[in-house]
Amino acid sequence: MELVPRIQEKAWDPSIEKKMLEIWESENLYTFNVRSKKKKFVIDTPPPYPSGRPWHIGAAAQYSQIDMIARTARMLGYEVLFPIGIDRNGIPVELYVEKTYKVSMRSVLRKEFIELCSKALDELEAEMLSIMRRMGLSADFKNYYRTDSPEYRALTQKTFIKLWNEGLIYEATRPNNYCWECGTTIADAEVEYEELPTILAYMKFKVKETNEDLIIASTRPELLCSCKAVIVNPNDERYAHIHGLHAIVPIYSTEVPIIPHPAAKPEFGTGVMMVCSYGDYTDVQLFRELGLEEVVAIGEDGRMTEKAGRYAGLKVEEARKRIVEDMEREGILVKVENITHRTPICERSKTPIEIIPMKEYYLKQLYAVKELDRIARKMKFHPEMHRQLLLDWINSLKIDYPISRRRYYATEIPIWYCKSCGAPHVPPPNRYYRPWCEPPPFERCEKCGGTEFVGEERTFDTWMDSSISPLFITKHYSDPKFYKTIYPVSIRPQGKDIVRTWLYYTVLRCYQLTGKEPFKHVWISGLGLDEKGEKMSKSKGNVIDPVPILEKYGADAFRFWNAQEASLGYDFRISEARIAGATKFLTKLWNLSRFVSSFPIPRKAKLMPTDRWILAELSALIRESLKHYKDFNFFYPARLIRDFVWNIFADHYVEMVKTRAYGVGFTKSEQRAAWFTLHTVLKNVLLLLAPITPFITDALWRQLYGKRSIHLETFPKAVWSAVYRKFTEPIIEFNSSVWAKKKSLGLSLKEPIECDIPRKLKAFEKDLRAMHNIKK
RNA sequence: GGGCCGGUGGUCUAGCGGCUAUGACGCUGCCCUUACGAGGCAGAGGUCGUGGGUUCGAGUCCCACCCGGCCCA
Repeated sequence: MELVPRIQEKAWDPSIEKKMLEIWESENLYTFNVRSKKKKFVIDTPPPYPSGRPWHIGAAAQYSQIDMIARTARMLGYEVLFPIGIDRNGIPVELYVEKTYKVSMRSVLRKEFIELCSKALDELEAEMLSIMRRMGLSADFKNYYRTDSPEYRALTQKTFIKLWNEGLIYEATRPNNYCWECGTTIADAEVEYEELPTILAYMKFKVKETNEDLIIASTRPELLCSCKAVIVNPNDERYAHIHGLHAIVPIYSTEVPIIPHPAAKPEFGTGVMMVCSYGDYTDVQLFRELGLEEVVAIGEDGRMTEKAGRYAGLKVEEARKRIVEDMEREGILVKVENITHRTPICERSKTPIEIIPMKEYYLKQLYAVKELDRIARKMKFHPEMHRQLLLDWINSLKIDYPISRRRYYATEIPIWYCKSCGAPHVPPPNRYYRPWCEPPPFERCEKCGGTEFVGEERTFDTWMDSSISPLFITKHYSDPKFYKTIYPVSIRPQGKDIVRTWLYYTVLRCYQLTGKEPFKHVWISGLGLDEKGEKMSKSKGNVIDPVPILEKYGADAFRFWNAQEASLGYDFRISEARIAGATKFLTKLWNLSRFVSSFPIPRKAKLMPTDRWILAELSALIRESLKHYKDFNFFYPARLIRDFVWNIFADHYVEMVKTRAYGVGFTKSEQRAAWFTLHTVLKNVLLLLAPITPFITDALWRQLYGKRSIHLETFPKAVWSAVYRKFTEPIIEFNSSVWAKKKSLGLSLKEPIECDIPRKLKAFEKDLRAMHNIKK
């Protein structure tokens, strides 16, 4: 018999991947069948936001791992729904359009602006989808959804109307984070902090009762007009004698109490702090705690109000400069220091935010903290440690969730107001409403009978949309039967950076709407950092574009690199050199398969001890890998499989049976045993690797083991006895010692040598003699 | 200031109380051995962040501190 490898090529060629994609597409491999008898497995895939090129390579890596979840579930025997959505609501595209088309949101017609956004999103989205496809995502691309579709937005509005009718929505005036640049209030979750340079002004107050000077340092002198109290630390002996007295505010000559309070830090400035509405969150907290009456010093236009007296109408920065000058002239100012100050800024525009009282809609959430805590403990977290991120956030909530925004490209708040009495009217929940450009679906006001209405112009915070993705993909309102079969959703995969937003809001909203937890499993991945361990950002210039990486090395190399490098839940570093290194394993696997492909595939065989030994190791590999696959952890399987294939199977087993497989000096039966075992091991390795490297495994599978795709198979079972594992160490040790001995004698590896075979390896004698060419 | 994570050869990683501390990338030397030079074999290279403690025994457990990262106030 002539033994020729059936596999011709000598290396894995990533361009084969593109052909595989076409084959998969034509075979409709990954369609979800709700009527299947298998258990259902539903993935709440994160709808990515198309925020501009290049797509973050860390995000791409994350999606390839989510695909491993889908493939793992299929191979565990589930019917898998793996939807793909695109998040298209929100501020980033608005800023992108303003920059790209050099327009300002409020200077063009709302309709035109929205059209520009939609067009921009279409372009950005197309590229992202093509990358996802190229990575081999086994998702339902034919039915991908968009969060700005009338269908999706109607669902958002529907949930709002439901909650409105249940009394969970209210409008209130409250201190609010406000960003001038974006012209909107923003949620706490959208606030970032940055060390920015500013001034620290030391100002002379007077103590009314004793007439002594009281020096107070503040970064916000322009807020003097809204100062309602002065606090000192209760343990600060310097000021113990003035507790309970009163201070006279300079310039405005108002009288305010001096109160001992631990929020005053003795080491900051002079240790005395003025409390104004509102300089920062401490002010907000103190006003609430001390029951002070707020003064609106800064208006919604970003200018000082009439409360600021002579500074009314000035912008904040300008007012600060002028008041410092005035105080200097009037001898109130002691000194000015330049410091850096941890300043709250808008996550999107990076502008410092102001805290001002505004009227906004709120969704109640504080009442539900206990229940949310319970749900957070009920869902299974992968890894367990990240449950704490959600628990900490839930238990630190202090105010309800502000849901209204003054933006354009978002879901409209479905309310019309009666023109004569102002009463809000909410429409029935049956379609997508756009109150700013649509006639009201009402004849007359329920309250006063008025016939004219004004549409609400504000929109929702985008998390109002994103937080109901589990309800959208399970067709909560449109197909109750479908919904009932697959909700709660099996798994929510997402990054740890958005636990307090996406995960939290989803848990909150789905609890309010369904009374249940939205997920059985929550899978939290770490962040992709650059080679030095720093966050990638366009401003730092350390971003890596995934497209050329995929072109150069292929999706399987990228996926395998990611699986063996990123441990579940931990941040991981991304370097092209290491991705390139992953291709070596694919080459190894390819050539190993090429070797094995030389031999026929016997149905059964009479195994020799060497065969039993490698099958024992294979069993252990299967058992260990499946343990981690069931935890949706791909880090360990990738490493275990690589180690087995390279350092045990190829280096030792294959070398031990090579002569036997070629039939030199062995019986036909012994030869068949080698063939059988080589194929059995390879076949199982391919199955185990299929979720991680779907391309190369399917390519090899179709050439060697079946016309059908490997992705229609299930995981193998560990059916071989583990007894022979005890020989692993001695075998490796013996082989190494022979190699080393030949080396020291200057012999090539195939030259004959004389040496003893250890007694405990007697059973392997025939293979070992052939392998090392050991003379009798 | 708080929470979480990390700190192991040049770089990255395993390690979850027990023999001289994994493996990868890179480096050095040798080998063109018929699956693979995108290979094989061999080798050099480490005070396991610092200081205490628990223990017969500690990268491994405890405490404090230092450094880095992410998130939050």
